Amino acid sequence: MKISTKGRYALRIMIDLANNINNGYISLKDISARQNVSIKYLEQIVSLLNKAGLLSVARGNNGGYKLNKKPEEYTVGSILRAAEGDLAPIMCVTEEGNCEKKDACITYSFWEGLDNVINQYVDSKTLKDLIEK
Amino acid sequence: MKISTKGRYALRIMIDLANNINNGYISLKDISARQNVSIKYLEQIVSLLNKAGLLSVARGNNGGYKLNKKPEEYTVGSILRAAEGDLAPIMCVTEEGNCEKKDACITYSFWEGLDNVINQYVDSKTLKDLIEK
DNA sequence: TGCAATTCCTACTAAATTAGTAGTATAATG
DNA sequence: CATTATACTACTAATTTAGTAGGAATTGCA
Repeated sequence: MKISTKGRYALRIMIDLANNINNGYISLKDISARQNVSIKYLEQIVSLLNKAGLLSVARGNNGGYKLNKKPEEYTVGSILRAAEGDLAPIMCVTEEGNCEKKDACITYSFWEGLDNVINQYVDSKTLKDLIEK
Repeated sequence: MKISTKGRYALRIMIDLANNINNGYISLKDISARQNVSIKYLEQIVSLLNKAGLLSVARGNNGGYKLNKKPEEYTVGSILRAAEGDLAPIMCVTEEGNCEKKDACITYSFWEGLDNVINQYVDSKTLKDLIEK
């Protein structure tokens, strides 16, 4: 039950942007150098964050990305869910996988409870909490 | 970040055994019929539960498995960890993966906290809680 | 004794997922 | 109009998942 590199790198990207919040648009080239992840892979992950509306983008020369909100306004959960799709520990508690037998299922509420504690925890922490460490 | 079939089936096996706690040793053939999972796959999963000391076994004719404790003495966490290895959301918070850079790592305590809430939740529920539903 | 039912153990495999790489198109700047 | 970026899509190698398969060891019972 592991978070993938997409989620972990997404968090590092957001931390990197938060640490450079006063430096305008930050290119993936810079992030790649600092975080030791290829530009090409970062592109894919940033694309997920961008589609989730977490970033501002400038294309072309001197372009890059920056946060469009204050670090304290991003929950870690919103970042991880943007990168990972969802954080559900089991398919049947997700919207797509919504199991029609859930009322009869003896384990459903257990899994639902696990899903809740996971999401409550990740949503209780913000990007600001991380960069202040 | 999903629990695999091993963890899910392990839980169903334990529930099945709890529901048949007064019926002596239960064969995988019976569990297979009730749970719709092949005997061969059940063998592998039960083997993990057995090696973790969660079961009593009788080999040979009329053999099978039974719980060696009361349902309320099994936490769901102990069952899932036996089947899944661990429930850590990220390698670096496990014993094997123990990261030497964790003191310097800006995200370490976040992941550690997530690991804690997951394990605290699954250990707060017992097999009895599930079969009483 | 010997057969049937059962667990035990190991090897193998197909499908899915993860963790990337690669190429090309599009956009902005100076 | 060259350079430096992002945007998008396709591809691929490695790993993990979800099983199947075969045979050995153990036990109960006719």
